[in-house]
Amino acid sequence: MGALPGFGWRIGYLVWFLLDWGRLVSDLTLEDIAKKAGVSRSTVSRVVNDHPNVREDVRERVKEVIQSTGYQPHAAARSLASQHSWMVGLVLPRNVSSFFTDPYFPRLTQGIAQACNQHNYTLSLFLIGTKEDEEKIYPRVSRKGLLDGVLLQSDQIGDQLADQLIRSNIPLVIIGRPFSNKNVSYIDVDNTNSAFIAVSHLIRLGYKRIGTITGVPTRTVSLDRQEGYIKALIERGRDIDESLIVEGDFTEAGGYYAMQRMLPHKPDAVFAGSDTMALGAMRAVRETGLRVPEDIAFVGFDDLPLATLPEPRLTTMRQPVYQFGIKAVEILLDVIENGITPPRRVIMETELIIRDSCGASRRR
Amino acid sequence: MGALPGFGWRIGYLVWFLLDWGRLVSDLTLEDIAKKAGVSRSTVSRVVNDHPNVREDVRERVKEVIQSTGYQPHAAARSLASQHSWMVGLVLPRNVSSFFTDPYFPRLTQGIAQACNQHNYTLSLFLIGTKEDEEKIYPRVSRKGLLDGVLLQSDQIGDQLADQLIRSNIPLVIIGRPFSNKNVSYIDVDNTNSAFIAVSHLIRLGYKRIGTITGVPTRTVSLDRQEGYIKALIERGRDIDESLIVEGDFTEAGGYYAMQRMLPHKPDAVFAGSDTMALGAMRAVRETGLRVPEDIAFVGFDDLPLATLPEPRLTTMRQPVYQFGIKAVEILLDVIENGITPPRRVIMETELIIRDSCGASRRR
DNA sequence: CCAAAACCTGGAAGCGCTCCCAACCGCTAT
DNA sequence: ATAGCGGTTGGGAGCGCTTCCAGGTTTTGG
Repeated sequence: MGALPGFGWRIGYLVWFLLDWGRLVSDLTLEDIAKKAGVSRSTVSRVVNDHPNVREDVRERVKEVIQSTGYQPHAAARSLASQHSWMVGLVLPRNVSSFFTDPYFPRLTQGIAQACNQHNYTLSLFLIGTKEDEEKIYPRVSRKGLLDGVLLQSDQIGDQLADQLIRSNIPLVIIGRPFSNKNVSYIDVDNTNSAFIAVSHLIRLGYKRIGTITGVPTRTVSLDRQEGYIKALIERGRDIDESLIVEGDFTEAGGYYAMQRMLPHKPDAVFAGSDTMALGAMRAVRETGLRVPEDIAFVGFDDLPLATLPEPRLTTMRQPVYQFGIKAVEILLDVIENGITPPRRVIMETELIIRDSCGASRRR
Repeated sequence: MGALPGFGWRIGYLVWFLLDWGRLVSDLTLEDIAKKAGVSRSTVSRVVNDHPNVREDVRERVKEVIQSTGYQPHAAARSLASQHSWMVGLVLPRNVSSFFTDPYFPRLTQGIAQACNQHNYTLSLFLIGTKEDEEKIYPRVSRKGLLDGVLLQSDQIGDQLADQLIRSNIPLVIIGRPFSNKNVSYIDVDNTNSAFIAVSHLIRLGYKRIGTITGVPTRTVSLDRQEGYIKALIERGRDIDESLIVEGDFTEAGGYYAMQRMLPHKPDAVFAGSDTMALGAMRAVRETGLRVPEDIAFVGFDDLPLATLPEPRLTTMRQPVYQFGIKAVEILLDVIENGITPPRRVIMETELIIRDSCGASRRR
């Protein structure tokens, strides 16, 4: 360039020309629209943002220009000037390896995405895959000027990210019951009580040796459901047989192996901490030649679509997962738009769906 | 305010003070860092962006200040100035109602998210839920200054969004084979050939009446796999029996009902267009008292984790779904960073995984 | 030892928008 | 006629960053 200043200048001019041409074709700015409509930048901005105090005919005229040019405000510029990005983040933790195994997360994500669409927010997805991701996640999520708020699936014990986000003061809603009962908004079902109901149902049907397959012990959801199981037994004066409490990991395979471990202890009914595990467990039962529910009855948790498919159809606690997502977004947006309020706790309703696997129809 | 100008002024002052205090605590700007480090804004910017041409001791000093203050550049400001957002969008279409039924999409999403993490891009997720979403999606995705590029799952026939995005000139990679063979980059497996191989495998095992359960006919993936099925039969001089070609919809239930329709026509083997459908179909077979693979053999497509679980374990075409996601991101970033190049087509390898459901071990 | 080249640094002009403020308009009420 | 009042409008100062450019400093080679 230095050697050919004239040439460099020409190149520069050409580039300018191309850029400018590009701008005219598709990258119009507020200023351009203003010029075309014969008003000022401010007025166009008011029209775009539906402010009152614009004369009706002016508003029409500007809207027409916007229509005909296909003008769209520049997202980054708007974010910078307004300090508001209209984006929320969804963070799903690492040990949700079940992300693609258990339909729970896709379903949740769908609800969240749906609500974001409705409210015209953009959803960013942060899936933590590796250990390194986990270390870099906080700066990424909390980066200034990126997100207006974050949804965090977190019922892990000792979740550092949750702590960091709480301290960072970014609007936050946690999905699931956080382990240390901090000053956060969260949304969950009453897992303990739901499990209580499920197990009580089995007791009422007359089963004597009721086992449970729990989730990973590092999540409150597992703990809570196990607690509900124990409470239900104790309330009816039953003893707790530790050999009937086995650990799964919320996967089909986990349920399968857990059941294999439980079988020698002769359960006559099982409360599984998730439908996916129930399915695995029933497979294990079937393989030994025993029948569900005649020999071993089952109650699951979630009410996934696939719970209704196999024979016998699964009796299960229905969680409104999709509504979960919707509601979580609504709470978050409320916090974003109306400022920090006392933390909300929303507990959503569950419902026992009685089908075949619990043997209810057979026993009465 | 007008009535109490003095008060208004004081409020203003207070607000200024609070804002400024907030800034000092957590919302530092480049300028602040520059001041603290005794250099100019430009120099700090260079350090942050790893530009060369900064003296080593200066770089160190600035980095220290950044470390100790926890400074983070403002995402929106950076995007505005650099015309680069470091965000990519993933758009999943509406008729992927199977999003939460078929683990394919979660798995794909995971791969994509993983790659985004690796390259320090932020992923935005656009799930199209309703008809209205579909209408509003294009402006949302193409909004200026929001995304650097988009990944679109699109093998739907007549996908308008694909057309619009192609015309918009935003860097784009399509996941799946687009129906009208446009000038786009896309990534897919060779569905036709893969199906050909799967069906040839059944033929080789000696089955005479081989049926197929197809996906929805509005997606190229269904068409391609069906075509492979037909080609394989024709190549071996078999007749095509239309009653053995039934339509599913990529869901378990769809496979189940499809199989019920096919059963009266006495197939002795079935190639299912997806593992999920194969599972449903095998359930239908089991219910009639027939056995897999003794009475009817099965080959699926996808190699989902759950394909290995039930007895008999499913013989299937393995697709590298996760790698799909990774690769798609890599192509997209290449387009983003190196400008428009001739469209890339990447066809990924599949692999026939022989297990029990095809009866291979039994027949030889 | 000096000129040229290479390297470093700060200033300033944006990126495209929001929003405050002052000015202006056409009325009504005095 | 004129002050006063909403409603409406344009100008301008940012938002926090990147990047070009010019000037200053150091290094290099003859």
